[in-house]
Amino acid sequence: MPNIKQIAKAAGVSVSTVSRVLNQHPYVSEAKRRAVEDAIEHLKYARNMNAVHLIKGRTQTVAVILPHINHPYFMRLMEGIAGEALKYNYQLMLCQTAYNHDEELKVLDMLKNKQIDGVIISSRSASLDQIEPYSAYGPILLCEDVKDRLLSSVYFDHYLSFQSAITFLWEKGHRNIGFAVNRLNNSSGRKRLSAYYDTLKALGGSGRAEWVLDGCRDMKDSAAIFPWLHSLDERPTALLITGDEVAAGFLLTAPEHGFRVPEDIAIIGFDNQPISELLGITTIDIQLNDIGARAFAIIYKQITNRAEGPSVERFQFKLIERGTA
Amino acid sequence: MPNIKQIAKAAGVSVSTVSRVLNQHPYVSEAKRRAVEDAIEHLKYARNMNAVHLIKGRTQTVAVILPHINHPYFMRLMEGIAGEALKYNYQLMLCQTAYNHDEELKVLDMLKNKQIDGVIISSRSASLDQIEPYSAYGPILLCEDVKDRLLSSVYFDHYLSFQSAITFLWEKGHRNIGFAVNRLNNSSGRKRLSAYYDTLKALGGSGRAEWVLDGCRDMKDSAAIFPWLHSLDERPTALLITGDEVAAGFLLTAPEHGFRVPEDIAIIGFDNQPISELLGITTIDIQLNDIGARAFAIIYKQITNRAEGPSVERFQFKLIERGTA
DNA sequence: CTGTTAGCGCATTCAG
DNA sequence: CTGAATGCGCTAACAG
Repeated sequence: MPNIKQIAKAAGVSVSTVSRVLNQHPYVSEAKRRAVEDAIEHLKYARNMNAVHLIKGRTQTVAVILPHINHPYFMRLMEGIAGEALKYNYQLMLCQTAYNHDEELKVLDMLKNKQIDGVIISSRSASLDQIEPYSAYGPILLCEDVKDRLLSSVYFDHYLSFQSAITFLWEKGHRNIGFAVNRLNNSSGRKRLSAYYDTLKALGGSGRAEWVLDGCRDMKDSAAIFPWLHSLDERPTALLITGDEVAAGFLLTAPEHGFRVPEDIAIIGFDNQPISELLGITTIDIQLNDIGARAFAIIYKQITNRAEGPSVERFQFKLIERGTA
Repeated sequence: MPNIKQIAKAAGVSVSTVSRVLNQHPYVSEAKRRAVEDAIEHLKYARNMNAVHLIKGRTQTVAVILPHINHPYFMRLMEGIAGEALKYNYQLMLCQTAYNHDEELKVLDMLKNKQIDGVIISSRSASLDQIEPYSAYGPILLCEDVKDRLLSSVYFDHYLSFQSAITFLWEKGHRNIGFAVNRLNNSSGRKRLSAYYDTLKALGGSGRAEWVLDGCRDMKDSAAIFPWLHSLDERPTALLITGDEVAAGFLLTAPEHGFRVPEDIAIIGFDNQPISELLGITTIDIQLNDIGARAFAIIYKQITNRAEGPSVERFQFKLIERGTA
């Protein structure tokens, strides 16, 4: 593995000239440029990027924190991020944290340690107070509403989307409304819960703790909904189900559990994944790809322009009425 | 941002002592260790990992090349890889290449440039002859059968799995068998095609070019199958569909196109994704998570033990009979 | 147990 | 246009 010095010697020039051609600087005579390029070719030279990173203080890499890889929600987001990163020739570090608090902080430590230039947090378990100090080391962006912090944010409003879905059901005549959620104990989960109670109250109805089911993440988790429904004295007539996969699982297995959708129970999914279109599930469209793309674009801007402060962007959602509610 | 030198000064020791406590070396007096730790804490020192990477020639990072992020096949694989990487405290670079040849080579260049310690290629467009030379710079593993090369490999045999699925259908009485595939023009696609013709011939039947449909990647692509079927003079009575999502899409929309499954047309999916269980799709189980985990484990072994040569592992598959064939 | 020293490979002033 | 010299921050002999 030759280094820049040996190339310089082979080409009969100085290391700075080699560095100049490596970095496409102007002001290098055509003759020397040729000599250097030949030497590089013959000696099979490859630049050691770690030295470049050390000297530049940048790595052209952004880390993405996400709890689970194998979940359509996060993958659509990731795809949006990756598409944008490609434009700027940035690399992505994929950090699966399973909502493990320590793993999240490890990633932030990589920022501190200059291994990465920025961090995108799709969902988290650590507190904002723990995260915010790391912004001293590089830009951090969260996919949730973050107010008055040194953190950027691209999100759509879970509160409003829940409000809108509940209102929709209410207007359809439903009074007993419940919901099944991936995770209650995080930023979006808590927002959804308040929206649930607030909205129903405002409409003159009320939410009930026993009509809230936690822990529905993927298609298979939908199986848990049925025993839960059967265990209730009074059942909801409509269900919000965060995640179209869960909603799809519910819809597909409902008949064998004695439920007709929407006659016995109406459902609204979330994310407008392909399967919801296929099955005709009423859902809420959030532009996940776009959110991901903006997330990266913002982080990138902050990286390249250090004066740039954190910025916050909210995305719109849209209820798509199909057949299940 | 203090560096190791300033910590040394603040603690009243030499840089090597600081380095020793940083790297948990033995042979440091308790008193000095304390002093160093205090200085680190007070000055908020963080090690610059780029310097460490430069000097060690390693980055504790492996890149994964995959064509599409948002696809369950690759995500299950990725999840397996990530789970194993976590054990060894390795980071993963996610490189979405969309089967773009140049993007693939860019990742291999990162290996050459010492940005990463190894590469896992889940699927590719570049030729093995292009890839193999890069093995001089670090271990490379492909998720396909690679013979007699300086490349590692963890795979399951697409040829055999196709053979087995076709034989299964044949024994069920099917004589007109077709298949719909994600991508014909890559390693697995070509293997499947030969298996298709070979197996049917061996059984005394024959395959037909017009019974092969390319470009079915996700659930929505299943829509293309119906017009294709309708366009055929003589139709297959059974279909292999690589990818359970596509099979699911087909199954769910078949009624509205006038097909009953399996009466009018039998189908076999691939990958044993959750949705195939839910819908009762006959499928081929390949242990994607395990393949991913082994892929990383092998790469890791090669990284840490440079004497270790490339190794090849084949995984078993299993046909799971459910209701669609 | 500890400090001195010599690089790791490269980019970049600063003179020429 | 070009080269010499300096340093990015750290690790690892080596000598005590």
